[in-house]
Amino acid sequence: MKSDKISEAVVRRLPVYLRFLNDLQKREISTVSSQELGQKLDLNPAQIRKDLAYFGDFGRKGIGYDVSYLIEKIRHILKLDQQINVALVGAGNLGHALSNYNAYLKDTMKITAIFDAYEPKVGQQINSLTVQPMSQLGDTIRAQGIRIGIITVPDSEAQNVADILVDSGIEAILNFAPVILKTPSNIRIHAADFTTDLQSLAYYLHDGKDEAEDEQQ
Amino acid sequence: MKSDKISEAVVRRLPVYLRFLNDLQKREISTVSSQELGQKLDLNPAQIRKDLAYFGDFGRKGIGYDVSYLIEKIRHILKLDQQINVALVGAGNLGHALSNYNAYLKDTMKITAIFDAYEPKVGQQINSLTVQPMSQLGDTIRAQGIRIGIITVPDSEAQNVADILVDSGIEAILNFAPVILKTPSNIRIHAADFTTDLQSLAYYLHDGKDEAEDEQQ
DNA sequence: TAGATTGTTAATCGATTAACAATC
DNA sequence: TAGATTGTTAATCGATTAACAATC
Repeated sequence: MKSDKISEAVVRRLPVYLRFLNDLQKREISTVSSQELGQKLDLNPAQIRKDLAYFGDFGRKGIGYDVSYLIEKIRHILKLDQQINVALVGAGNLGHALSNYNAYLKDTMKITAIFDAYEPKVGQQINSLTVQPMSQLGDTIRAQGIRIGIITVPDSEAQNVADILVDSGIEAILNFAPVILKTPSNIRIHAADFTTDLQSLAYYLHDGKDEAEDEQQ
Repeated sequence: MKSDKISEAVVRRLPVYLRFLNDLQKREISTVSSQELGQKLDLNPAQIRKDLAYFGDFGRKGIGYDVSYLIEKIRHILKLDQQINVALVGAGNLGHALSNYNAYLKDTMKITAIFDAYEPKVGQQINSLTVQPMSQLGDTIRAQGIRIGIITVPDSEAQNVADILVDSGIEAILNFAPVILKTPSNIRIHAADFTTDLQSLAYYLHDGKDEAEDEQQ
């Protein structure tokens, strides 16, 4: 296939494929079919083939997909074959936790700067990074070529921080604050809001006997 | 309208509505139209009206929606009008961060127990909760009527923890580990995987000049 | 009454799944 | 060759949006 505009649903599945392929590689499995992938990832095999076919002919009929080759291709599609620097704004507990994932993200993505507005936090060491004052944000982003920002500040500051990130030339934002950020349309925003997740989970709790039952299938 | 099976997309928007309505209430705004909601939340007004109409006739023609009334209704739909106890498994940095949200979740949802498999962690105090050993999990879940589990353990333990949670009678899981959990179909699972989020964000970074451009619109 | 806004039906759009020829 | 599995087209399914009568 190749080309066409790719839907967000497709893009969001690519990292899931990648994760599992990495796993297969670690286990020294060199080939995998869409069928096997589908089974392990709870997805329809046709969907997986279609997703991959948007980007090229990566498989071999009768055989399946070569694990190493597919990893390489997906990494390229996701731009994970180059280093992407990430800035973390908000050195609270959550920011702290996320900065630990540096090891996991490996070479490809990396939090390379941490900022906080709160005076006493500035200068603290978090996993070998020094917390910088907000006034440094623009300079550091430009100096380090940082392209993605993670927002872990309190709700009330999130929009303000987003504005500053955008002004500093950031291209995408991962927002942990439970607010809808307003930014120019060329800035990509993903909401990573754990309270929304939890609250929608509650909907699916089994009802007590006193409730109309909505959820048989 | 009322009834029909409600899609997950709808359910996931309800907490977003709720959050904004709470905001309006704080600002003492008593009425809101689907138009205003749509504008602030970046959603189509017709979609908002349709979402709400699945659950009842909450608005008034020519007027809009009464903020307090709609809050009450959505809280009921999401079962946030009763206390829901939550267990957190994994007292690492991320678990630590999440436990702070107790204040935010208020009365309705509450992390009431924290567990960790690592001996030295057991007994530690985290925000007035004592970290319990995994062996206590079943007993505590049953004793406290805990219905939702949050998994913040390392990848390799996540499935094991999920199994234990399911055995202990949990109904829903919020999973922060980047793995696909296998559970019975009556258990609701939401993936809250920050690495997947970040990696899919990278796709949307603007290409360098050396790349075929996929992303004009 | 005139203006605003809902609830709902119909139209559109997009995403998932089935099916199958091509081919390893 | 027979069996397996891709890439892709067509069919299905579902979600979003437009439009409008009802009505505050």
